[in-house]
Amino acid sequence: MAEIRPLVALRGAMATQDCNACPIRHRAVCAKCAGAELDRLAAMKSYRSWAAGETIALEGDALPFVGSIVRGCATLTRSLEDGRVQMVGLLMPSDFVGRPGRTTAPYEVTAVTDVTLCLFDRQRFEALLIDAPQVASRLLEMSLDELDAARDWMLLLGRKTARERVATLLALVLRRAAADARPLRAELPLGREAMASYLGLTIETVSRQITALKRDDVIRLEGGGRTVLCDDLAALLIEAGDDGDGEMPG
Amino acid sequence: MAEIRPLVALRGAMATQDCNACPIRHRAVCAKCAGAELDRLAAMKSYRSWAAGETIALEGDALPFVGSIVRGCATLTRSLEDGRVQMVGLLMPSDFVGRPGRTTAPYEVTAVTDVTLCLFDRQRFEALLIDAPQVASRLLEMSLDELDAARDWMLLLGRKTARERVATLLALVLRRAAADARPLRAELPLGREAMASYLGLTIETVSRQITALKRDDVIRLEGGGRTVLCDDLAALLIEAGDDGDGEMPG
DNA sequence: CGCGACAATTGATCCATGTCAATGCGGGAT
DNA sequence: ATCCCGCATTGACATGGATCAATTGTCGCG
Repeated sequence: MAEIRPLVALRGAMATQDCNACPIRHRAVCAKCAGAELDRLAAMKSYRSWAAGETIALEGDALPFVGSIVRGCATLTRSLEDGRVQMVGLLMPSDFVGRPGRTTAPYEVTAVTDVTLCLFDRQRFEALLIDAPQVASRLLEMSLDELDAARDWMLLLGRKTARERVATLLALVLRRAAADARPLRAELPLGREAMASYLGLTIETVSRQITALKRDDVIRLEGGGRTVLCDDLAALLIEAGDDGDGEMPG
Repeated sequence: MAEIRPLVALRGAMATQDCNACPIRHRAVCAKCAGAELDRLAAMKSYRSWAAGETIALEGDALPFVGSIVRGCATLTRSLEDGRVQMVGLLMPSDFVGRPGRTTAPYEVTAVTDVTLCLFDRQRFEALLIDAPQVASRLLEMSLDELDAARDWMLLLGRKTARERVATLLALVLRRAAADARPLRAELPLGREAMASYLGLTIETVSRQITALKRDDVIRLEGGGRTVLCDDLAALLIEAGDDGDGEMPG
């Protein structure tokens, strides 16, 4: 039950079928599409890119499209008036951006790395949803996965210690980035500030906990702290505080 | 943007049309249904009740139905091995329980008050989803509302102080329970323990913060701390730390 | 009316994490 | 090479909330 889920975002996790309407594999929305829907999707799409650090949409901004991430990594954040910020979603390739039926972004969307989005015209996408039940059901499935991931994250934010939080995030990144190689190795897409924002901690605490995990031989670092190595994922998962029965993805 | 959202749960918020397949108004799934779908929904439904405190489903349990809450209040909780518990959802009448396409509950479901559920046979409900796009789209809409609410809650859990958390919850309860009367008055459906579980705090801290809000004349209590009164919702919302621009529901 | 059970409050203390401040490190430009 | 500049690390200290423990309050029941 304590499966470490995909990071919090609308994410097309298990789709096996690539979408040939999009040259780059983003299996998100179109995983279940047949010919006619694929043609319609292809007709309404366009691409756009943002550089690392750029804002894709501000909280409350009009967001005239929906789309999915083709390349790079973006975040959703919500903030309080006095400047406190909490990341509420981390979007990776194949994740969905935007929401059918709503024209404004309820949170700020920011490019962490260089990002390319495959955009669908909102209105035409909504029209497609009405008469393409496969697309709608795929989107529902993705939303529900996303909801489960958000709830896991609520457990982390509400009850886990700083060490557990950091271990959870590192385990997550290691699992997705390097599910095959030994030792596990991953370059962190997020800097310390983004990690802190994600984990509900401060930069300093994240740094200290990473140092502590290194000192305790749970992880190793390379490349100035931007690459994580782990010889014993089980040990890291224990630090993460979840049950040991987490399922390996893929 | 800092609208105080419905509590975290699959909740049919804005539906105006009651579902006449269900005598008691639960507008959740069937808000957009026409005659044929309503008949099918009616054919697959049944009712079941649980007493306050009873467990409806354990984490990992088979959950052979989906349904919606007709009466009462239930919670979703996730927990860590050592017993730490975090509430990840609070379900009120018209909220949806369970997930199409999954047979086990990923979290524990507990009745807070006496609860009555309107149950739909899972398989028949899933079949209905396939050829009733209105139902599927309604469910998608509900899931996305739910996701937004979960993300608001992540902001609370990650960044708000204890006082802000308590104020946020009280504001939420006051808004829904007593949107009309002055002064605002609501009987708390949750005891201190459930509130603490929801807010990522301990019972003692919740109690202290309620006392402090009372001392500072932001709220008043009646009935042994189980009923909250508030003369100045704006003041309470300021304590909650959100933007002042929260929209009033209804 | 008093008793018991349970929930809520209050108090005293501790500790994990935040805060403020200084130092270290690595990569890019010149 | 060297100088920056941004990011990460480390240190010293403050504090909000947790923890442990006791008390009060409320409701139901005899």
